[in-house]
Amino acid sequence: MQLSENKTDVRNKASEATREALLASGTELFAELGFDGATVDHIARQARANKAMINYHFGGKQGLYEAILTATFAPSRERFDSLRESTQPADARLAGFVEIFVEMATRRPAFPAMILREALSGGRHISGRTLPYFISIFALVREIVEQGMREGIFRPVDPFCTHLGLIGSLVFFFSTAGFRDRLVAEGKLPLKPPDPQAYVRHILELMKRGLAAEGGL
Amino acid sequence: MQLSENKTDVRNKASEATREALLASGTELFAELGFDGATVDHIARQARANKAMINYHFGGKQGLYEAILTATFAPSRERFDSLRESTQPADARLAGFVEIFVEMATRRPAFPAMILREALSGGRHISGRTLPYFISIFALVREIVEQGMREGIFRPVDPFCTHLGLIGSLVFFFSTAGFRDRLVAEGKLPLKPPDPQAYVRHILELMKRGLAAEGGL
DNA sequence: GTCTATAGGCTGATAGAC
DNA sequence: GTCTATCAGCCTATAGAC
Repeated sequence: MQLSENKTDVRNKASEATREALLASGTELFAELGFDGATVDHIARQARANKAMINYHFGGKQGLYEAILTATFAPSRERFDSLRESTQPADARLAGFVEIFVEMATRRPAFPAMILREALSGGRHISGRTLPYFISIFALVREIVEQGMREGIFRPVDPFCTHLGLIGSLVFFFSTAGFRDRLVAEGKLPLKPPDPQAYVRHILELMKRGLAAEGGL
Repeated sequence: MQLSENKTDVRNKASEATREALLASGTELFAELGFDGATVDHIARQARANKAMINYHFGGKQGLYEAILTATFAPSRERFDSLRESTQPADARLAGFVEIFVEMATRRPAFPAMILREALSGGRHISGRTLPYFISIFALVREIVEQGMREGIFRPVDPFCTHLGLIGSLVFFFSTAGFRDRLVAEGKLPLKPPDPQAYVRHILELMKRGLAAEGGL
C-alpha cells in the first residue's frame, strides 16, 4: 500500500514536472511570438517534453494557452479581491494595485505581453468565461479613482482615462522590457533603460502630482 | 502616342490600386492578427486581389510587412524632423509630439498595434536599417524632457521613464481601441470608453501637472 | 505518462498561361 | 499585371506501442 502510494507520488511528480515545464515554456514563447508564432513543437522542445504531452495535459494548443492565462492570474486573484474590499484611502489603494501588478509582472515576466497581445487581437483566444474576470480586475483602477474624487484627494478627472493611462504605461513598460534589453545588448540603444522599481516610483509620483486636488498641495 | 500613354496610365493606376489595397488590408490584418496570424491568402482576399500579387509587388509576405511600416511612417517623418529642430519651449514641443502621434494613429488606426507587436516580438520582422529610424523618433520625447529640465520648466525626472510612460499610455490606448469597441458592442463593457481627443487632453494635463517644476505652480 | 510515426490540412511561394 | 494551378514544407493533432 505504502509502496503503491510512493510509486503514484513519483509518477504524479514527474507528470506535474512536465506540466509545469510546458506552462513555463508556453508562457515565454506565446509572449514573444504570439499564439500563431509559437508552435507546439517549439514549446515542447524548450520544455524538454514530448509534443504529444501538450495534448495529453491540456487538450491541445488552445488549452495550454488558456491554462497559462488562468494559472498566472490565479495567485494574485485573492490579493486583488482583498484590495477591492479594502477601506484604505484612494492613494494608498492605487499604490496597492500597482504593487500587485508589479509583483505579478516580476514573478511571470512574460505575462504583461500575453494580456497585451490578447487585447490587440480582441480577446480572440480567451474563452467567454475568463474575459469578464480580466475586465473586473482592471476596472478596479477606475473604482479607486472614483473613490479618490469622492474623498477629495483627487481632482476631478475622467476615471476611465486615468485607468487607461496607468494600465497602459505599466503594461507597456513590462511587456517591452525584453525588447529594450535586446537593443542594449546589441548596442543599438546607447542609454541604459530604467529598472522596474525606478519606473514604478516615477509613475506613482507622476500620478500623485498629476491627480492631486487643487487645494491638496 | 497619346493613346499609348493613356493605356500605360490606366495600367499604372490599376497596378497602383491593387498595391494600395494590399497595403491597406495588410495593415489591418497584421495589426489584428499579428505577422504569423495574418495569412497572405486572407490579406489578398480582403484586398480583392490575387495572392500572387503580394509576391509581385512586395517580393513576399515579409516585404509587404516592411512596406507597410515605412509607408505609414514616411508621411509623418518630415513633421518629426521639423519638431526635432524646433526652438519652442519644452512643453509646447511635447504637445507637438503628441499631436503628430495622434494624427498618425487617426490616419492609420492599425499602426499603433503594429509597432507594439513589433516591440513585443523584439523587432523580429523589422530589417536592421529600419529599426534605428523608429528608435530615433521615439527618443525625441526623451530629448524634449531633458530640454524641459534644462529650461527649468520640468522638475528633475528621469527622462527615459517619462519617455516610456508617455509613449506607453498613448500606444496602449490607440492599439487597444478596437478591443474596447468590440466589448462595448457586445455589451460586455457597461461604460462608454473615452474618445481619443478626451484621452489625449487627459494625458497632456496629467503630464503638465506631473512634470511641473516645484516653483512653477 | 511518455514516446514515435504519421495523418491531414494549411501556409507561403512560384511557374506558366494570358 | 493578373490569374490559376500546384508545390514543398510546416503545422496541429492523434493513433498506437511501450
